[in-house]
Amino acid sequence: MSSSDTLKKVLKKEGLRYTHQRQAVWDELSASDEHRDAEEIYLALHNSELNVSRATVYRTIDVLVKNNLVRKLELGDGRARYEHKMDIAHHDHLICVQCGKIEEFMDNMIENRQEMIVQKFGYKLIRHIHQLFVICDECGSK
Amino acid sequence: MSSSDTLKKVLKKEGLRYTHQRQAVWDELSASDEHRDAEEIYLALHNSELNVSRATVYRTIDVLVKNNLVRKLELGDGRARYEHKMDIAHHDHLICVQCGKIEEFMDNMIENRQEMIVQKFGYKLIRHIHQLFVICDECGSK
DNA sequence: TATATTATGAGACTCATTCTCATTAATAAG
DNA sequence: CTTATTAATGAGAATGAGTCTCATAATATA
Repeated sequence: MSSSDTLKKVLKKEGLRYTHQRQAVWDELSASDEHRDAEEIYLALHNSELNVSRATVYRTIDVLVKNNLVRKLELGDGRARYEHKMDIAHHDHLICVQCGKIEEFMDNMIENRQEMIVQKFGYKLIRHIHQLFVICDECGSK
Repeated sequence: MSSSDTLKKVLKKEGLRYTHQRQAVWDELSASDEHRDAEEIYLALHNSELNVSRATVYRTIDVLVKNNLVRKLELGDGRARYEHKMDIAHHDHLICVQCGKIEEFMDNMIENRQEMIVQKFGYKLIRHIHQLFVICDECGSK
């Protein structure tokens, strides 16, 4: 399925129109595996020929996050980062507290324990945040 | 050790002065096991006889967090919550996405796996955030 | 193509948090 | 104990990510 088909399907489901701006935001997000903030997306589009406003960047990202095309990361520094979820398996993150580098990890045992813990409370797990703040090899060796 | 001794020790270590305002903020935080935001701390002090400014509340909390007397929780809603760590064992949190209730959990297997994951990367674990967003029993039964 | 409706952009606004700086309080020196 | 030195405080301004408003532009429908 092409990038525009994916987006069109989501917009249709939400009863929203297909626009150049929405496609541009989705293209920009799906083109990179970086963990970027809204301003970076805005500037990337701004520096190309397109002119998409900050408001539209935020509004579009909200739709994409809601529909599981994009994941929002809150690292506690006041700027949310975004990563696309096209063909990407679930994972959580390691973040270097010195250089900011972000790596990904996935551990089935942890995933299972989470479910067990929630069940023991009689609750229902909706989503989770699991972030390991580290000093990475490069920063540690300095 | 009394509440003021604990604080005095930390302030001394940091080369900071012992003041009424700093004691009041620490008293307020250490008196409750709730997960409160800075504004709640500010108002609690304001409603008693004391007059501690918002700036001082924030500044004092920073010192307490840095020195491990208080833990800062970022739940992704733009307001940090704080909990004191006096005689409190390590734990992580379950947060109900509907009513906002916060519960605590601790799982040694998860703690160990975290260390293993970080080691495999050759990194050093500094701290972690592990939050399970749930629908709690009360909200689920409605 | 005309009409109805939604989306966009520019900038105003919000709100938690941080900063500024004149004033006040705590410690050090005498 | 008093003064001098230095840090802490309070009031409110500033910041910055994100949201909202509303006139205009673009899309979908007839």
